[in-house]
Amino acid sequence: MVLTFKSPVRPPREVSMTRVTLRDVAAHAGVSHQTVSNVMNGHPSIRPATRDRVLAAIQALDYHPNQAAKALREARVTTLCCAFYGHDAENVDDPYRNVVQSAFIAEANVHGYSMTTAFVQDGPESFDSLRQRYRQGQFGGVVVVGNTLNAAQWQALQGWGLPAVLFDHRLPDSAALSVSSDYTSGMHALVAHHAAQGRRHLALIIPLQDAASTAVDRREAFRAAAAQHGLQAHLIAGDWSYASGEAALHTLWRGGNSPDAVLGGNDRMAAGALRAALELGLRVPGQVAISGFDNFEFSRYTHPSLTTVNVPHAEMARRAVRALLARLEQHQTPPNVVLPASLVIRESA
Amino acid sequence: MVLTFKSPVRPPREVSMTRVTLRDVAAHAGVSHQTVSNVMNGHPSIRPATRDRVLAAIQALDYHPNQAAKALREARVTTLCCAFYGHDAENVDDPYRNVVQSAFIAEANVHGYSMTTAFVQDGPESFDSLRQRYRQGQFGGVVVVGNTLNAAQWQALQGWGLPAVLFDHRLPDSAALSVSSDYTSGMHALVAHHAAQGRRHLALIIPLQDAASTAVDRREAFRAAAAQHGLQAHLIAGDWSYASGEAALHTLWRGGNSPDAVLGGNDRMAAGALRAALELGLRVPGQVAISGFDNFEFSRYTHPSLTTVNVPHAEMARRAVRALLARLEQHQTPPNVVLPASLVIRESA
DNA sequence: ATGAAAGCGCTAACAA
DNA sequence: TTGTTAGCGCTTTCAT
Repeated sequence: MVLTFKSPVRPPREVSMTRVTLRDVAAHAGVSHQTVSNVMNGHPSIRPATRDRVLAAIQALDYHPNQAAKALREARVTTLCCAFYGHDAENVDDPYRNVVQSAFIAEANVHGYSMTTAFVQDGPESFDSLRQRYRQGQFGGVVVVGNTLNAAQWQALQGWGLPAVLFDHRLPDSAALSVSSDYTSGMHALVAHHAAQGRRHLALIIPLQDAASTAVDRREAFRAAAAQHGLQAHLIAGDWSYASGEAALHTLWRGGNSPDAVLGGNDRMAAGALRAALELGLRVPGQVAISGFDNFEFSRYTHPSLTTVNVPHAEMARRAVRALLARLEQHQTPPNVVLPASLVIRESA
Repeated sequence: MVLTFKSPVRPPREVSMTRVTLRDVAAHAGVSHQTVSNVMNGHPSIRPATRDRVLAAIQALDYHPNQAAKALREARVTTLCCAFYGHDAENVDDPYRNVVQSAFIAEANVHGYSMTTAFVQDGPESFDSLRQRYRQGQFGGVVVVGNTLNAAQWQALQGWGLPAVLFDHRLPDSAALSVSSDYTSGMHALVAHHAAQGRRHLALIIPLQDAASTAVDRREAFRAAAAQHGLQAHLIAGDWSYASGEAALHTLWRGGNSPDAVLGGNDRMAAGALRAALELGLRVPGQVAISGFDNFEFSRYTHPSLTTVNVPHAEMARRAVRALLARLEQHQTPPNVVLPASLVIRESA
């Protein structure tokens, strides 16, 4: 275990700010500081006259209660954390992270909390820095994003006493409080749509080894749904990137026996496959249908626009924050949340 | 990577965390609590033996200094704020906000600060809530995003004593410390490229009334550059949205005298225009060139991919944070930053 | 080199 | 109903 005794960066210097305190207000209103505190916190049993005098003083002095003092005294923080596990902070373009992070922040703000962000790299040292920040009182609970988190790591979080919610990921036996989306149903609806359009041979571009539930669910549902509809099903490797989608389509067409529908495991790979197909002169969806998965904004901008499966990322994020707050504020364990993932039919399939 | 997670030094217990304080460590090490404080802060003049004993106690008790107490005592705060002025918190898909916000957060974290986010609506009430949060000690400085901020509002921020940096926006006479990008040069390069490709009649889709420097710079540079190259130049209204780009192209082609190059004022409008052009059966770039502005990730995903102007949003964001920290920590006023915006030639123009 | 005292701004508990 | 006292955990100042 590595403890940081000295901050690696230079500590901020003092910022000059005229601080108006409870006592200043009290003096101005001719009451004790406790009375001011009571007024601030809406305590009962304050004479209206006193109350008015205090409020006037607060106005006059432009008083604002110091949050650090409050936090220290009440031993609680109004900050949450979203921890991106295994994500790269530098990869600023990733729409998944951006959408989800923005929604976390907005929802936390709605409830009067602020949201800080941590990027946790693969490795115990980085994982431990999350614990340090928690123990230092930098946040009171965490939403963990990162579908490679395993049961042992979840247990570690629990061991720290850190209230946590797992986002877009499930653990076996519902070991963790989680908010996820029903990729299985989404994939079934998508395959059914391809079948209804007369497609007979489907290929899914997706990481083949990835053990994350986001990948596993899609792979297994794809196979099951294809079997159910009596369709030929084919998996081909991709790594979630645009380029891997392009490459996969070229690979598919290099060998004979090309599919008549290509399913991108996410929108980016679908966009790559779409581009590759158009480059080959294929008519989409005439000769080959192409579909995505995620429904990020850009899936409307391709030509043809992408048929895809909507994953309600923002709503999931909001639910995750609410679940965390339920644990934190009401000390209750809310049920796991699974939101539907629904088919969005556009032009490409 | 398989990791073993050490169980916490103290066994898992109730969610209520008993805090280990300086005094606990002091007692364990048989010294006074200030000695522990001195060790923590790397003070000189500590006997190695004492120091080791203290470190051992810190390890043994898993001590982490309380940030709230530190902040209270030192009257400083290690949180910054990025304030999105006139942005909608609900609009979670906006790549501009997402990219910029992510970069702010990442850069702040690099320097040991956390970053909170505020959405400031148009109106004095919302603007004042920013001041409240500052006065409550929720953050020590702000990066203001929102190119409708005027000089009076900037002056208000200054009046509060709130250290601020203006992002992607300039005020007349360099009234504000700002970080922006050279849209003028970017637009000149783009127009020169269109001219070099033999285009003679250019149309720019852009808000016609918008007084923000982001819009004004692009409009004026477009006119100047087109004149310089002896090109026919034409402005047509758009509101930065995908749909408005589509509509603008249809409008252009409904009247006769269609341009041979359409410049989207941003990538989204360009994508909309591109789609509309393809719908009309136009060959791009054969019959009409289409270009964007921003170089967001999806501009690589269209077919043909978008020629555009790269705006270094993430780098701008990093610079803004660093400029703010220079003000905060070194009490110096760094110079305004203007980063280059460079042409990215792809397939569409 | 180390310890004691004071107090940052706030709230909880009790006293008046 | 209001005021007084006592800290929350930390750092600064000053004494030892």
